[in-house]
Amino acid sequence: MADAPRYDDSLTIALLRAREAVTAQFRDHVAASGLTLPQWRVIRALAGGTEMDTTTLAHRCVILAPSLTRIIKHLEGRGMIEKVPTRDKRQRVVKLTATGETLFTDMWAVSKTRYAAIEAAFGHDEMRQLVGTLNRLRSVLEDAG
Amino acid sequence: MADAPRYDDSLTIALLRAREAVTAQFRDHVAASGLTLPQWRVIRALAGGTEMDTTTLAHRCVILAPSLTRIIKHLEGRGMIEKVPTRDKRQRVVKLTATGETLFTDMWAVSKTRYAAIEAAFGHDEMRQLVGTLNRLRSVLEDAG
DNA sequence: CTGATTTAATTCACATGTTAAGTAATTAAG
DNA sequence: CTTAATTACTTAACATGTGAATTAAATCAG
Repeated sequence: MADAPRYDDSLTIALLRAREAVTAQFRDHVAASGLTLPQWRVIRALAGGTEMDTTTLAHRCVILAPSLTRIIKHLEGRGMIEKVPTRDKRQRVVKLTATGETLFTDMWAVSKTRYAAIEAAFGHDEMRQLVGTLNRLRSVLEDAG
Repeated sequence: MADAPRYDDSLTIALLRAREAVTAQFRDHVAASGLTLPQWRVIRALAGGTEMDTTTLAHRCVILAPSLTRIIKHLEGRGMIEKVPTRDKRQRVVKLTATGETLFTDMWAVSKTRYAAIEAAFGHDEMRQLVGTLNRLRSVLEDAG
């Protein structure tokens, strides 16, 4: 079986597991506010009065357009975000409401702490290097493919 | 805005994007055989006559139990996998059918090539180091949390 | 100005992620 | 042997991932 797939060495599996481990550090905190992780990414991206169109928002949050449509609908329904008038009537630009900004501020304090805990456990330099390596990998693959 | 979230430096976003870039290298190939990536992970794990129970399979493939239930049902319906009798009637042990093994063999040849292309583009040593770093990150977080 | 093309989002259909609840079989306690 | 506790999965309900088809608005060609 020299040719069988070796899961422990697999990059795809390693990425899946690492992501699983990292998100586990935030999931309970985010869920306590009644949000999912993708919803929280959207709120983070809009924090501080930022206005953004759907396409840019989807790219920043790494969420596909159809998912983002549903998430925006959901968060609008909960009064967290609101539409901003635009010249181009095709575009949908959104921003946080006052309620949304408050929620972000409350959650961000804890979120920063969790992130710092990860850095402390794993090592600040290692963390920076890992993020750099991941971004370089992405860059290489996107240029090639 | 010194305190605003910086997405480019975020570990969670970097992991998402890197995974997106890597899976993009395999998705079209896997889809051409009418499979999704999670389905392909299951077939890979069972390749070579391997028999495995659902719990172990779920862990190896990084798929949650409810998803795996659906995937097994789907792959059984397509004649790719089959149940294996067990002493413990609670357990569900499965293995590939002859059809499933053939599909694996055909796909694995191409899949290896794609993986090799990633290694060539990114660098063999960097790749090994990255997988090691990801696994260490996971280990640190699982021990802490 | 009119029709073809392109662009931005949405909608659809189906697969998976995620948590909680439920079911059946095994094990353990008495 | 009987029942409570545990284990291995499954089901249910809802959110997101994913690719294809639609809709509406802006732009472009003539």
